[in-house]
Amino acid sequence: MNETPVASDPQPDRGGKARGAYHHGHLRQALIAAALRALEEAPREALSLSGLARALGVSQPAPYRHFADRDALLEAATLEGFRLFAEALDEAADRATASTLPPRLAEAHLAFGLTRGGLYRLMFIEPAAPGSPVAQARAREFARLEAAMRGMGFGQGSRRRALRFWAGVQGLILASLSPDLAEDLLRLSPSALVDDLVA
Amino acid sequence: MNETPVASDPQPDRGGKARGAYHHGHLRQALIAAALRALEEAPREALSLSGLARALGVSQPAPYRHFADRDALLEAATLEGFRLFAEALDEAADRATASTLPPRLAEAHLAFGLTRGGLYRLMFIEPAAPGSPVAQARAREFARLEAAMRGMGFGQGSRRRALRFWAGVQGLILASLSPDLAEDLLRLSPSALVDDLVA
DNA sequence: TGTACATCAGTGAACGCGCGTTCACTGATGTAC
DNA sequence: TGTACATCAGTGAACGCGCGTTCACTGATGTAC
Repeated sequence: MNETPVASDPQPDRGGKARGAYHHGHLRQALIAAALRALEEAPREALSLSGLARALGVSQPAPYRHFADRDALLEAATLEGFRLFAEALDEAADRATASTLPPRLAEAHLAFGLTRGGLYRLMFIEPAAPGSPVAQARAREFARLEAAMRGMGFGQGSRRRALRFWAGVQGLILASLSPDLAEDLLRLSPSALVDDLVA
Repeated sequence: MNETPVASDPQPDRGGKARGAYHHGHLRQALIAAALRALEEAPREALSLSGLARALGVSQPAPYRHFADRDALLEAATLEGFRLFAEALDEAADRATASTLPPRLAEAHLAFGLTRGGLYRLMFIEPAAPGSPVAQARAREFARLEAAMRGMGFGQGSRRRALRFWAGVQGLILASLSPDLAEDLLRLSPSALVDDLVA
């Protein structure tokens, strides 16, 4: 009957809302989804509650039914980002052996960051309060990487190796936001980039 | 008699301006200097004309005597940043031979970026219009690095080597903006980091 | 050396804007009996 | 099955804020004669 209402955009754009036009129905998920969409390219903090509400055809104060304030929505979107990220990396890990794990992780990490620059920034670059859910998620992902390095046979050097990898990946992703370098980067084959990262 | 008025902050803060209290005297340089100072840590685009004017004890519209608009001031500050950057790298180059040039450049690059995160971002990460002075300055610095790599004996591979280095440095600098990673990064000896970058 | 005047570099007041947020409200939904 | 009512999820209007920017102004400076 109806299309599945799970995190897909609830309505193209113009022209009314999902249900009785008064109750949106699943505004909370729609807001998060819209935020993720906006963060795909949003060069900076151009993400406003008003803007999201407008995009969803809903009144300005509506989001406050679901989130205490702007930061709460941003945090929810960031955590959803980590969910997607973990999903992508788990999938990559399933297709790898212990020795090919780091390059597979690198590919998945790069692919995620390159297609969702704004979100990636929120997840890994913007300052996060120590102990906050975002900080914890970061630590978790770093631990995963370090474990992969250990599994590849670098014992003591694993942490340093992981940091270097981390820095390299973030550099590639962030550099890709400046258009001139991006061109050059993408002209290099992705596998060459990955080789460099895990070398 | 008076302290030298060149790009040092013209007055502590409170309590009046440099000259007759009406004419500031060298507001243009003072604005750029204040912007650079504000950008040392400013996590994001918290840099406002009003804020700078306030910090300098001058009225809000005063900056418009010297800059067409906010972006013009930002660009001026960014270009001043490139001047400082080039200065630091030139100095490092003077102390190096052809074969030790890349690590010396890496050290200087890292030191600059780690102490002036916000400015570095403006210089190298934020999108710049193609052909703009900022984009040109970026290209110039990249060319310098590539030349250094060529001088070290990587022929064809120089460009790729330079890109990898570039990504690594930017990653380290940007990762350092998230406090948890920064700790770990700085615990590693700087020379180890540099070794990794030019390995 | 002294005066007239153009020009420069500031000022205070005001504007419009978009934002985050609060308020009192109202329409829709779900539950108890 | 039908009604009364609590609760949920929206609305429109309004606020205060800081910002970028414009305007007509005025005090200070420098130059021509």
